[in-house]
Amino acid sequence: MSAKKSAAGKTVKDKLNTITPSGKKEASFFELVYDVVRQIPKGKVTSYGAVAACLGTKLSARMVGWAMNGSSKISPKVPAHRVLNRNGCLTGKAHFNPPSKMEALLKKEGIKVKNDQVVDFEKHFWNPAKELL
DNA sequence: TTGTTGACCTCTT
DNA sequence: CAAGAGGCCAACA
Repeated sequence: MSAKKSAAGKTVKDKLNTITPSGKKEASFFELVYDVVRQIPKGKVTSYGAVAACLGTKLSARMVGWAMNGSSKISPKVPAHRVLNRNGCLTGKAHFNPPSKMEALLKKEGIKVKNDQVVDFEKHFWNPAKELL
């Protein structure tokens, strides 16, 4: 089954439609970020900018990271360890619990991490705008 | 309501 | 080549 379809039958794109300026915001920006990150295939990684661009706010990749700030509190849990910055650096690893968990998870998925940086980042890069849209 | 913050990105010096 | 500053958007106090 493709990850394009959500269990509820509502795709991320549909949710994006709800956040469009044309109508009212039914879904918060956070939920959108969580949905996108949650749909990241195993063994794949993406960048904050990519997710932000997918949501339409590429100029505000910070919001993506901000949303992840509560990734450990929200449910279901969000694989924030698959989200890295444009450099492929584990910028948010310091926010994990413990920080080394992020690197461990990535390695567990088959991704090589060296010096807090993902090896072959482009190779494991997963573009949400290309897969979800 | 206004102000500050924030796991970024990009340009300029 | 490396380091610094600015800017963007949205949520929280």
